[in-house]
Amino acid sequence: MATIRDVAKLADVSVSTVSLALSNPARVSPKTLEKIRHAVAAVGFVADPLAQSLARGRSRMIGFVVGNVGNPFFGDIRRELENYALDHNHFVLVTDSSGKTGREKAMVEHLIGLKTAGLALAPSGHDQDYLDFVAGLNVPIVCFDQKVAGIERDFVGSDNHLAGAMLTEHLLQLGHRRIAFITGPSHMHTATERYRGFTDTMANAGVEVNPNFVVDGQFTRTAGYEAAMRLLIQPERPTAILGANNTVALSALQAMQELGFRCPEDISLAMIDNVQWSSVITPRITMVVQDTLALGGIIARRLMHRITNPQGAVEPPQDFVLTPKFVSGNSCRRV
Amino acid sequence: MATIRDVAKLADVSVSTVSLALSNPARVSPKTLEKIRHAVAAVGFVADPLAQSLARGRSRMIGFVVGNVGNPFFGDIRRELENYALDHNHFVLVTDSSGKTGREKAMVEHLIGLKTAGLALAPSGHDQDYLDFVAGLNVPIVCFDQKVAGIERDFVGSDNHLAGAMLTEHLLQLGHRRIAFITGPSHMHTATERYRGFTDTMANAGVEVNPNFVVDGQFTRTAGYEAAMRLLIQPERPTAILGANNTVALSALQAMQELGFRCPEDISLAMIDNVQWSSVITPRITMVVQDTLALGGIIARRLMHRITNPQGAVEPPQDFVLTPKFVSGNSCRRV
DNA sequence: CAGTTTCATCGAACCGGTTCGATTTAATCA
DNA sequence: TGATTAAATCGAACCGGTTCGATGAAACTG
Repeated sequence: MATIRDVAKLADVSVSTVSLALSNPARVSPKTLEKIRHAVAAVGFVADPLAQSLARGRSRMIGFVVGNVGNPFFGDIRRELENYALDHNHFVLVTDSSGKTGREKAMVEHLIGLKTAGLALAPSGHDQDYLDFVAGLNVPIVCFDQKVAGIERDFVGSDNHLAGAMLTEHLLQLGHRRIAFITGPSHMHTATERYRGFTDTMANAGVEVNPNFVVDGQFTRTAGYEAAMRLLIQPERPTAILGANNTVALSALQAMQELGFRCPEDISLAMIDNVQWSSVITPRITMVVQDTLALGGIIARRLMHRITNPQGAVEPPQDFVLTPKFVSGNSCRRV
Repeated sequence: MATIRDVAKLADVSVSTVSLALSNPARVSPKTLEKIRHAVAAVGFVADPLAQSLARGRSRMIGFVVGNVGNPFFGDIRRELENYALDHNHFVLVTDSSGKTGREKAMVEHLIGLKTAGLALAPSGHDQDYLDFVAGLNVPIVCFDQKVAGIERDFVGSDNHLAGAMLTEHLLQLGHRRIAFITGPSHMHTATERYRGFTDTMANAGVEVNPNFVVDGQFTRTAGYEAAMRLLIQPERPTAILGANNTVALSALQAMQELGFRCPEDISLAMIDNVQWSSVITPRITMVVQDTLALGGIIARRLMHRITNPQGAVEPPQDFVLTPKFVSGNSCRRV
């Protein structure tokens, strides 16, 4: 590996001049610049990113921290961020916390140790400890997906209240009254907002929500499955089930299939968030999806803005909330 | 951030002694060690990984390079590797090349620049240029998924010939003779092996393969969809379709649904590799799946072995080929 | 007890860049 | 043309660790 000193020797200039020429060519005379360029090419010099980061106290890497990279929602966002970052000469490191706050902390700390230029973070925690932790991080951070009260950072996400409301409204329009809702964890903003969207819309329509029709699916497969089972074994069953996310909704579909209920003939189903291969799942589920590409684009732009602009770091945090989109399927029937 | 010099000052010893104490406590006298430990705790010292890597010429990071982190196949492997690495005090950096060889190269080069201790690589290329590139990388590497002729590295994967053969045999047993096969890219070892498994089994059974029944799906959604369409519009249609991977098979299912063919009543379908939520896809597809957890475990162990063992680096490359598993669904009917 | 080992510790060089004040060179002005 | 200013280049310190030969003290040998 050729070092900057090899280049300096060959070009017959000082090391500092080479460094200057590489980072700010305009401040070097044309003929020295030429010499240096030749030398760089001759020895095949490539700057060592580690040494650079150590000296600068900052690297060209961006940390992407989510709970599940396998989720297509995060996948789309990651791709957008990656493309944008690459165009701006930055490099994305992906980490997966498996939704565990402890692991997320460790990973973030490691990324900080690597002197990452910035972080795109889907927060997994919510308690005071976590808030302090995030507040103490001294790098540009754009949070997304989960709006956490108390985190003073840029946030990019969707209008989850609206998402819940849209599907509820749709089911009401189709004549459903006995609508069940499978919720997510109560400490998650997306979960509570979606649920509020449901209850508010029901209240507006003057339809009472049967407390037995609200079950907790934790946004996980196992809890979602059990929650759905609890719904389905009731003597008075709901005519429609609304899943607060893709996982619990599909778990419910599985439960329905196993118990022999047909969808939508026996029970209608709707969900928030898309899933891979939704087009070959029978029935095609009616859903509200987030504009992942737009979200990813905003996250990328906002983060790079903060990173590259000297004054970007001190701009007050800002929220970007996008409107989700209704995608009609054939999992909801008129009653 | 406290540095090692702060610790040295407080403990009233030299910097080199602190460094020694931290990396090899046994070589330091008990009482100095105690002093140093106190000082470390007092100033809250944590070694800067960047500085460490620079000085050592090697980091504690492992690069994980695949074409699509969202693919559950890679996801499972990543998780296994991550768990194992974490237990051994290493950290996994995940990168996604989107299947583009150029991007993969850039990412690998970046990881090498970061002085990663090792690489788990799902190769995306196959030409001489690529072979030279991989051969030139001077770090422990374990390749997986795609066996590339000419890469002299450890390889971990499944018996793809067998995978193709198992499903073909299954369809033959059910009485199918007009079996179609949707292939993957001809330069991919997995694709050709699976196809060979198909043709060999057909030949053994004395059943001729209709050339019109072999179409190229490129392992992608669009090509897979088109390929399936080509199969389905033929006057003499196949009675069963075998998809060389999950993507082309599900694309075929979609095509069938759109053209009004029922599966398995009209056409049977089988595929290689699992997909998320396969249990709620109707019909449940009969498939052959790879043991991703085992694959991940082997990759992790092999890589860490090469990394941590001084002589591990020179051990000759080895192939680990696992037997895939048959998972029965209800997408294949007897004819 | 002198002579040789062993052990603990230290100092300095090093990894490969960046940065900034100082110095030399070139350009501008009176 | 000499004085002033701007531009180009350089040297040395620095980022925060590691490594290795040198040094001095303690332990062992005969």
